[in-house]
Amino acid sequence: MEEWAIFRNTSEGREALQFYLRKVDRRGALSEEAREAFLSLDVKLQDYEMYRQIVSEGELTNHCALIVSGCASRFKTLANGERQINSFHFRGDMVDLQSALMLKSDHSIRTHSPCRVARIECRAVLQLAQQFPEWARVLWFDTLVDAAIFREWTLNVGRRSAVSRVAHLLLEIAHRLQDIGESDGYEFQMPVTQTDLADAAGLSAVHTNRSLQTLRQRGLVRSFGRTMIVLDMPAMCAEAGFDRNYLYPAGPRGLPAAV
Amino acid sequence: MEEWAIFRNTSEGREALQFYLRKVDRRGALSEEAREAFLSLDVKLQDYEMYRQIVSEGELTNHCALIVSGCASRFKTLANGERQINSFHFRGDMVDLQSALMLKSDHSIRTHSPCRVARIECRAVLQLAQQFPEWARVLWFDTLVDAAIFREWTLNVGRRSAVSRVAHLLLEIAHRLQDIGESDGYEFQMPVTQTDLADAAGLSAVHTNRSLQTLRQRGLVRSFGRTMIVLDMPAMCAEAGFDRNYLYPAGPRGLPAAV
DNA sequence: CGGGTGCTTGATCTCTATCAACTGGTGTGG
DNA sequence: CCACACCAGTTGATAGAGATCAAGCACCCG
Repeated sequence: MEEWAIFRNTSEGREALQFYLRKVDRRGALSEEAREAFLSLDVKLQDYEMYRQIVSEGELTNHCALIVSGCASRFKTLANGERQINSFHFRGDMVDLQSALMLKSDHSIRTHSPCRVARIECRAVLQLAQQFPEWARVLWFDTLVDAAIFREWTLNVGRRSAVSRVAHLLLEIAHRLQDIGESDGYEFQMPVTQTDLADAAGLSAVHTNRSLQTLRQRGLVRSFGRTMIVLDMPAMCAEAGFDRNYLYPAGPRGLPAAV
Repeated sequence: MEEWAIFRNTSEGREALQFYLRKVDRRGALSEEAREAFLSLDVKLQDYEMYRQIVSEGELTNHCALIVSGCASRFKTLANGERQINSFHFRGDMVDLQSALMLKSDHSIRTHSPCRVARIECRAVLQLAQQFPEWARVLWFDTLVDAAIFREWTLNVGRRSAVSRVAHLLLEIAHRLQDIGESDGYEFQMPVTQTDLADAAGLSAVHTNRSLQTLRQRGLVRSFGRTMIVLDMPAMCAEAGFDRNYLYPAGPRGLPAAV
């Protein structure tokens, strides 16, 4: 069993919630009242080792999970054990927001590093949405952003070549890490192994490795150990067909007169 | 230009909205007041011919689109014109719900048959969510169901064999058509061409055709013209790795005491 | 009747998977 | 401190899945 502790309105709990608040606040400012209501939610902080499942497919859920540190992924598996990763998640991501409304999870969530997770009761999230239409809008919008990412990933695995897929994933990771201040957009520490990258790209691990080599040989990236550096950003974006808009859609739309 | 007409609270407009109301009402009953508020929304009915774009990628949106009749798909395209379909939509689907909050569309929507579409102003949808927390929950949940379908599709194109992919798509279509009373779950009229099916499966049209032939030869399906019949449902589900739960997730969770 | 579209088939080629082995780093226990 | 196991990354050889190219057929519709 993992270690965990409950923080009721403590500074550590608030700090965890701040990561999410900061992210959604960038999309459109929340009222002071709404911010405070969110920050006073009760959270349960929980630490996971590397490669532990936070949520398992088919599981009944009571809590939403917010990543405080580390990297996690959402994935589904085939009967034969093959795995498809649907998204990567980092600090500030509400990785299991859907549990607020869905009784059962249709997919699993697993850590790719030691992770600290803040769990919030579904009921508390629902009450927040009930009390504050602006929170309802923010949470719904967050789900829409997730959906946009899933669509882009389907395009990635369905229609792009192996090299393009890998390039696309690298660029998404670069942006996501830049968002949380862990990259300048060019250089970053790979948060996952090549095997995991393969499960995200819908490729075999061997071919993912060779696709990475192609990117290196063509001078688009450089890497040593876990360090990855994008050397030629325009060429990478061209190769990947990458357009960052899907990560940062404009919105949420506000009500013109009312709010 | 397409023909269209505005219906303010008329019987024809209400009838169009009923299709969506019926669908979401099955997931959890709405209050009479909430139902009525929805049904009195202003809608603009619009008729499209086959293969017309309802929404184009990058477009600024003002309206949500609800399918009243026909079949449409959401898709994204690569620079070289290759297309990946993300989902199919039928009567009663709010195909462009995301426009309520997102200012721009990240993907396109296209008809696969003559379609009647009901357009609702974004502002009206947002007001509904603002006024009725139960509507906010219903719309958010609908988005979550969409997201679950996208995840399943990513798994489909990323990790399944060609035959399995095609089988999976056929089964999803069978279920969706059964939902709206246009199939008994076994026999249905194919709503899209094999070329479109290929774009949904992440395959070439030729290989999609051969995959269908494999399903026929193995006695899993029979088809003539547009008619498709699932002959061996257990074998089809096994081949596709199909589990209908992703289409019908349990929820939305209600508030225990409050509502 | 002609042209378009969707479905089908055959031949060939390319891309990606699979299998197997080897390297180097890391951690562990004797 | 060394032997060992383990894992991520890498390489080579081979097999197989699916793409591509090209052509023909059937059907519908003007």
